[in-house]
Amino acid sequence: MLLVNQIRENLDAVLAGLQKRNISNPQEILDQVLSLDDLRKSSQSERDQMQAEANSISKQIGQLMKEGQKEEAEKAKSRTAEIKVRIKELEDQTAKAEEDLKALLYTIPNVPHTSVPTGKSAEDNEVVLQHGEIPALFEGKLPHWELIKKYDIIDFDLGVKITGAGFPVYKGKGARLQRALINFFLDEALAAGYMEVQPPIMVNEDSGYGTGQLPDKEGQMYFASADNLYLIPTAEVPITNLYRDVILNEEDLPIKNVGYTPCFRREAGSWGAHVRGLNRLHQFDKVEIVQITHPDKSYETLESMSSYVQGLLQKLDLPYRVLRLCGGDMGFTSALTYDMEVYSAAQERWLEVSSVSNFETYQTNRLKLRFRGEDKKNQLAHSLNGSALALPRIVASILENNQTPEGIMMPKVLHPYLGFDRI
RNA sequence: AGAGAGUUGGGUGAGUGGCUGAAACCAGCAGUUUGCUAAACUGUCGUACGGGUCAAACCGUACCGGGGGUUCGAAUCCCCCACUCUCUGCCA
Repeated sequence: MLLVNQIRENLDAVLAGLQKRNISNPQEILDQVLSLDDLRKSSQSERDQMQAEANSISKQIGQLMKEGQKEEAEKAKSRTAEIKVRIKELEDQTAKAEEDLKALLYTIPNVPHTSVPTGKSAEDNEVVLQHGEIPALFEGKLPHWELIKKYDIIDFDLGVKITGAGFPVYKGKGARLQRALINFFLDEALAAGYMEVQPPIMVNEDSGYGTGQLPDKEGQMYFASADNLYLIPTAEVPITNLYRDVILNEEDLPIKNVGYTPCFRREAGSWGAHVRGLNRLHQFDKVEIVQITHPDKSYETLESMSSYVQGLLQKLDLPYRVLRLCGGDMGFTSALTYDMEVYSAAQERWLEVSSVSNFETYQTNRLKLRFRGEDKKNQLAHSLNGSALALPRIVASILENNQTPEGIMMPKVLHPYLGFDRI
């Protein structure tokens, strides 16, 4: 969430940012934040003064008791009684102000970076670049949901039988392609200096709040009520939360982690015709990269993460484009997001396969993820993450783009991982 | 799942209701000594909020798993919850 001081000191910039988010009454919201914060400060300050007085009287009482001056002590006790009533009032007032402030801050999205285009929807995203040839396919090309049946490599019906819609079963070369991609992505990340982690794929409530899935996107996650645990929608949640409540040394930055996990998304109410096949699933595999950086380095890092992801797509020989998301399409917690989309030749559509974002201090504020600077002061680090990559749409695109009458040709970089060169 | 024990600062670990934000030791940081290394010695060494300052120093308050209670006063007493460990059971 945003820092109150950040709002206070950059009121105009924050206001402009929230307008870019198409929020209806930002001025009103920010005024409310500041007045709640003022109330919080003044009531706590008064409480502290009263408490200081009470503490000092208590000490005197102790002294008086020791000296056997019982009457004096009793007199002092009655004075603290009055103070305590007032303290209670002030504490309630402070707690209320804090609670209201927090609830309000939870509803405010991150302030977009100045380079974020204005706009309302995906239509308004800016195409930064496009790379690779869009393949001209032969007559009779098939969308991937036909291809997987033809070659019997991914089975949706079987998934329905054992679980439900959106939980496909990968079989034979389909399963091996999944495994090859995961290993390829992990190896590439290792070579780029990331440390591999295998986090739990269920997380507690604190973790959900830490990265911003809660309270905003409660319905997105599967929830195991018996144990109060959420299935992760992305490895971003457990990996970033590794550093919750941590004070790093400046020389430890940047932290670079990569992890492969299955991801689970309920996607309630967003099922439709354009999400056939692998385009949208309840369970899918993803390799995620996460970085924790010095605030001065985060945008440089964002660019390098974007280049890194593009490098993967180039190695897989998939045509792609890079979008800079507009204010209306960007995630709640992000300050700047690049989406990478691959072209899926039979569907004749661009499919999002990666989203690389800089959250600045939005997450680290909630996480209390700080580092000790050279001046020995603690300050919030910046957090970033990106998919590198999400598997299903990569698979869809590989299958569709590389289909030939002789079978589906696998990208060269995967051959050593696959043990075969075509399906 | 049953029984028991426990949760204190970066770590180990003291702590009798007021003198404890918290002993001691280790690690860390700064310095002294010193051919080098090692060792020794001295000092320093939590976080947050508020005030204060150009910035510090400094001052107030809170925090000893979380929440509530008793008390003039709680790390210390009481209640609830969470978690950890040990034994038993189950199990990849």
